[in-house]
Parts: sequence; structure tokens; C-alpha cells
Amino acid sequence: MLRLAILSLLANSDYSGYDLSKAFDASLTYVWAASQSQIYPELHKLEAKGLIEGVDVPQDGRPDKRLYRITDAGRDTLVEWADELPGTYAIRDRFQLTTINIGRLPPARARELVTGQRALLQQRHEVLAGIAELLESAGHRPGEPWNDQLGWRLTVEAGLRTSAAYVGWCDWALEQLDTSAAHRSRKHLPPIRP
Amino acid sequence: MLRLAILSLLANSDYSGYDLSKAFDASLTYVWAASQSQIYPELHKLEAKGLIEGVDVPQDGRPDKRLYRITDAGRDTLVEWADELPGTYAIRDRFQLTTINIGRLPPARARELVTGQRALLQQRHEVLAGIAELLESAGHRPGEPWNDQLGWRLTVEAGLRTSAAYVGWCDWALEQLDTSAAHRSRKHLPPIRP
DNA sequence: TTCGGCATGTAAGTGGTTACATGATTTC
DNA sequence: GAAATCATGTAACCACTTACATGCCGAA
Repeated sequence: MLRLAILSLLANSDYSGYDLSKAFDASLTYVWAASQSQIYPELHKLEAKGLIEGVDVPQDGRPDKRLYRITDAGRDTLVEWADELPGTYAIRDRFQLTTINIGRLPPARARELVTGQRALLQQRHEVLAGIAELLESAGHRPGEPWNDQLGWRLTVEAGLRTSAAYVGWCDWALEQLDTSAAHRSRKHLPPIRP
Repeated sequence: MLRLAILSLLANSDYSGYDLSKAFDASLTYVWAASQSQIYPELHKLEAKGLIEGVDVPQDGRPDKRLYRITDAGRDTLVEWADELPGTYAIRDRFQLTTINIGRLPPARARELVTGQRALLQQRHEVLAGIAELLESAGHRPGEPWNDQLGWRLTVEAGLRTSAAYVGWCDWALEQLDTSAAHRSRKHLPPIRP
């Protein structure tokens, strides 16, 4: 699916491999993570298929680069790939595997882990909020007439809502952990009565 | 991370490879998807490491099976693996790659895709709600004293909240698509004035 | 002079998917 | 008689990660 992600970016503007990698880290990571070392080989494959074309751009003061542009065939293929309704929705959330076993850890450590995850998600939410503002100031606001770019705003909103929900869950989970831990300590350390 | 997922299940009860695969499809899929063909080799690896041990159980009327049980070393390793705070949170949401490009599709098709995704997430939410009820009737309710299994309820709640948020997003997205599509048709088909 | 940024890559390894193979039993 | 369920697996392939290699520039 990396190809779909790359074409989605190249459909808006030209990129070098390096710039693509930056663009992934800056925004697309929140939907589809990709590492540098994946991107270069994928660009070669896309060019071999004629979906993008690269031009060598000499630069002075810094290394030359190869700028890629999407072709007409590339745009057609992008639409084809996007136009598939997936029959399943598979997630893999590493942190939830920890959560399942969180009761095997000491309460203090359990708290630490959830707090850490909360920070990650909170930060993600802030970055996405920034992107949403940028998009809005660039004219991508709800209610726009139908156009090619309209999907970006929707995707950012999905990220905002799911990360907000996740942060909310973290807070709820912390409360749960605290009450459960309290029950245990009450059992083990009953209050002293003079 | 599949090992973590498998050990998490085996920590609660014994399973054959086949049963594990079923258990994944029935519940863990919503956190960590795994296919049959992955599970068998992984079980061999875990047994070779001494984290689980298998016993051949002869059966009549159906093929013999090999039941796996977690070892003490396995429980220790499970806790070690669970006790890692991840520094990043990488998602890969295929549908959002479609969403980015949804403005390139005809409005009717765009609607169809979001509606399809909504159905998937709605179903996921219902299955998770069923699991939550099961857990609660089995005594896994919020406020329980600290225990090994307490994480399951938390994980199910995370699934409930994120899928609910996703369904909410789908509804919002459908509204957005409708208003954008309406703007377009108003442009192309201005109202007739006698 | 050392580090970070720009720019492009390779190699080795891990993780995961899809499809297939086998074979008995039960259900439609 | 065909299909689904139980049960275990293999093989080929694709996707992704981590680590490394190269080389030049500018800033601290």
C-alpha cells in the first residue's frame, strides 16, 4: 500500500525521495508510516511502471536530487487503487498487547505506561490540530465544492477524533487502575484506627 | 509481537494451534490480527525456547491435537515483554489512504466506500460490546481489586471507544461529502427560473 | 572537528499474507 | 456428493525494520 501513499502525495506536488520521506514523517505517519529505506526502492518500481517520472536536478551547495512527478497513467492508477472497498479492517496496536497484561505489572509501573501512551497520543492530536488549521487557512474547509483534495481534511479529522478518543481512554484507564490499586492496598494495608 | 499475543492468551488457558487461531479471530483480531499459518511456526519457536510446552492429545472422531500450556519461564517472559513503554505509535489504516483520495471519485462511490467502512466498524463495536458484557458477567468489572486479568476489560474498552469514534467520523464524513457534492451539482445545474 | 542536514541508496533480517496440501468426520 | 469443521502444517512471496555506506555542506 506504500505505493498508494506515495502516489497520494505526488498527486499534489513533486517530491524527491528525501522530501517524500520528510513529508511522511511530518504528516502521513499518522495514517501510514514509512521509512526512508522503503521509499527509494518503491520510487524505482513506480517509475519502472511508468506511474511517475523522475528528473535529475543539479544543485550547488548540496547534493543533486531526483525530482519525481506523477504521470497521467499514475493518476489513473491512483484512482483505481483508492476505489477499493476493503472487506476487513485489521489493526495492530502494540500498546494494547501491553494493556491486556497490565494487571501483571506493579500498579505504579502500569500507571507509567499508560501515562506514556497518553503523551504520545496527546502529541499526535496536537500535530493533527496544527495540520487542520493549516488546511483551513489554505481554503480546505468543510462545505467546499467537490474537488480532488477534499479527502485530506476528512483524513485529518479522522486522526483528530481517534486520537482524542484514545487520550480519553487513557484517562479512564488511569482512573480504573487507581481504584483497582486502592482496593488492593486497602486489603493489604487497612486504615489505622486509634 | 505475535509471541506476546499468543502468550497473553495462553496465560489464561491452554490452547491447541487451531483453537488459538479461533480465539484470535473471535476477539484478539480487534487488537492484533493473526492468521493460522503464522501461528503454528510461532508455537514451535515458543516451545523451542521453553516458554510453552505442548502435549499430544489423542482424540477419536476427529484428528489428534497438540495442546499448549504456558511455562513459568513463559509467564516471566510475558511480563518482561508487556513491561516495555513504546516510544512511538505507528498506525497503518488502509481506509484512510482511500479517504485522502476520496475527492477523486464520483460522489456516489465515495458515499458507498464510507458506508462500507462504517458497517465494518459498527460490527466491530457490536462484537466488542458483546465481549464486554461477557467479561462483566464473568466478574471482570471496573473497580475490581488488582489482578492479572484486569487488563482485558481495559483493552475491550479501548476498542469500544475507538470504534465508536470511527463510526462517528464516518457519519460526519458522509455529511461532508453530501454538502460538497450538493455544491457541485448546484454549480453545474443551476435552478431553473421561469 | 564534530555534528546535523541534505541526498541516495544497499543488505540482512523479521514479520506477515495467500495459497496450497493432507485427511478424517459431520452436516446439508 | 459437496461443503464445512477439526487439525496441522509448508512454500512462495510481499512488506517492513534496522542498520549501515557514502559524500558534501554549513554551523556550533
